[in-house]
Amino acid sequence: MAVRAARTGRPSIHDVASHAGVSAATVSKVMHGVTTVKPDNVRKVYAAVETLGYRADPLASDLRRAKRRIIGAIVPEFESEFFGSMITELERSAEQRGYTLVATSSRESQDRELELIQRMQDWRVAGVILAPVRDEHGPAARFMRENDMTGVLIDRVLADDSFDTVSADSASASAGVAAALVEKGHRHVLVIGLGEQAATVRARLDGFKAAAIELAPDMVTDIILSESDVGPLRGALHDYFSKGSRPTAVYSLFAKGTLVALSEFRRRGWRCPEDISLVGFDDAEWMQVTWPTIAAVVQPVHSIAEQAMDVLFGRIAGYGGKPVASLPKCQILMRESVGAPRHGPRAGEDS
Amino acid sequence: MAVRAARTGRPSIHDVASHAGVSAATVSKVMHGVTTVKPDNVRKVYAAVETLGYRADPLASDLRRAKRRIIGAIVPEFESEFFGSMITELERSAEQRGYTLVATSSRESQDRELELIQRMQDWRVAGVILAPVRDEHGPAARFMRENDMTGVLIDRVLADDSFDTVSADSASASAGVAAALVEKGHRHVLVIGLGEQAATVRARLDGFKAAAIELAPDMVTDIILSESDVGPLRGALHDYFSKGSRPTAVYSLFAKGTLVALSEFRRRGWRCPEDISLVGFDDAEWMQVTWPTIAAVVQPVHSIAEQAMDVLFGRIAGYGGKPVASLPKCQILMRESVGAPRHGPRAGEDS
DNA sequence: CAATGAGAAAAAATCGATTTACCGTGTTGG
DNA sequence: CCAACACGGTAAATCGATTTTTTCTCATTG
Repeated sequence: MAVRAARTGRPSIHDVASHAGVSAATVSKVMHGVTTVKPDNVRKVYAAVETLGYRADPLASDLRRAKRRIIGAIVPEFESEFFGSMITELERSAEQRGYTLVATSSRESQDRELELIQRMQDWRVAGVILAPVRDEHGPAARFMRENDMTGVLIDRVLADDSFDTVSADSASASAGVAAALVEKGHRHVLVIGLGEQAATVRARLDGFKAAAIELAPDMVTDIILSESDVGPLRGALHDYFSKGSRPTAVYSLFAKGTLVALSEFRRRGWRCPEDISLVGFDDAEWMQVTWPTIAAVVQPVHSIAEQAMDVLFGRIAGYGGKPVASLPKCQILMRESVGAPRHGPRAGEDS
Repeated sequence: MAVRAARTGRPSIHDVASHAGVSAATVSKVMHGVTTVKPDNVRKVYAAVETLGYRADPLASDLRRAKRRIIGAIVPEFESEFFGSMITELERSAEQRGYTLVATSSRESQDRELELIQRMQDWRVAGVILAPVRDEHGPAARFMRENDMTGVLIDRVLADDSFDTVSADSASASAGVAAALVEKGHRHVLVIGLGEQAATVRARLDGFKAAAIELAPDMVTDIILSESDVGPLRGALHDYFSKGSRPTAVYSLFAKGTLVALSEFRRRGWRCPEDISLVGFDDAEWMQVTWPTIAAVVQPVHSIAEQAMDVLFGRIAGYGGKPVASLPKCQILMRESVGAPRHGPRAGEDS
């Protein structure tokens, strides 16, 4: 008779072994489908597993293993739809390959990001998916490089020659936005962004400007880049309008900026798109049910996650070769918040 | 000279030990601040730790330990602001106590929820925070009870005599909504909800009805409860209005319902709040920047997380006693989407 | 002076798996 | 006929920590 371990209350592999009258090694083999075990023993082991309700302890098994079956994920925040669904996709993909995803949030802090990547190394995870706070040159990324951890950088990154990267093709998406705005007749657009997200913000900006000038040489593009937080951006946006600037459209390079812009419109009593048009990076569920529906650039979350995991597991499997840079395409949803410009929003009001 | 382990490339406690000229046990003691180590050895150990860059492997240390310093969390989805910030708070709280939070999503599936809770037990986590898909009677909760895992149920749960529970006081919040609507002059309200979230939906519904009848005996409350998914709700809502029902306000008992209602309004070209008022459970960032701003019941995410973790760690520390049920209060933000009713929305249009 | 005890550290057991080394037995080939 | 080899298994080593047990060294005491 097997005796269940007293300490944890759960049967160990040795309990199964003695119950089945074989050694622990044999049990391990059966559990892994090794074919060199006599059918009779296989049956006995399965029977013992069944009656004892045995399930392997992943910690113990990973300890002995060279590579742990854990993938770490670090994202800047859990609160947004974008990173929420990103984690969902990453989790799904990891589990599909028999790994466990441990998701953490850097809370938009580079210090914390560094701590987290270190903790990931403490855990000796098989690989890491890092969505850096700022870009591929942050402290966490450096740590990864110095300790050559296997990992893939996503989202706020550009192609890099020491990391595999996957991020939405924001440049071409921005070009698409520019094309759409030009086509509607806009010739004066304000672009807002967060400066600290240097990597992608520049790509998005350049993509927009290049396409705009190409398609409409007379296009005027104003730019407001706030350094770190949305607070300053809010202020800068307010000042910008208060000085009398009257673009016919606003293009926000990141999700929160869209909210900031909307909030500023509301404060001034401007109607969208009658008084001013709006497009933003990142789609959200609410954008298609409010008045007006908000035009948005939809990032290919599923593709980003899938490709990142593909590359990551390739590296885990030992595949060498140069870093790859993947740029899945975005989709642009031109909704009601974008219209043809009038002569400009009525001027004169100020708060 | 100490030799770094060849396999992982990282120094183990034995490397530190031999480098410092002491035993592994002594290193362990120093790392845990045990005071019975000679100052001289303490110094040597610290020096070795420093030069080797030693950091303990949490898996190895947890394996030996009775209780692992891991807290499992299971939520129905990662995509919403509510659960996103819930995870953020839980993670913060766990780390503050030296534990690691492993967050997972049941993706609104009870089957998966069961799988996840089993996996948590495989990991032998110290405790679990479970936000069940439906209520405290699901398969995951049963599994927890049967294997007496230590854990706390949150959000979609009522007080229970076999579990500690923490959830927003939806009944009193609903009463507050009723009071506000009555005060504005509403006498015909439609309440929409998801039937499968039996636990809290009933509490929210009853809280509303009781307060409504108490404050305005002539109040007419219509109710649409969809079984499982938002799809059927969308249809039911459409049918309801198509039959000519004209409540002056809609109260949605859950976040997605608010979007569904808005979307139906939009489809019919109804203005909010001129034609119909709207309040919903759960606040979101966008609700205060759109037209109109959407009134919402704000759940005390921080309190829920904090209280749940307090109770959980109490249990982990071995505190016995009866299950506790915590009901932190909600806040009601009455915004522009709620106005005084006219004679009712203009009738006659139908899609 | 031998016995006792305290203090500190080393040695060994442990956690629960995987992996390696080795051991019979029977078969095959040179 | 004996070495080589495949087969099926088991014992033991291992992963990297913690915890228990043992050992050793002094200092104290009857």
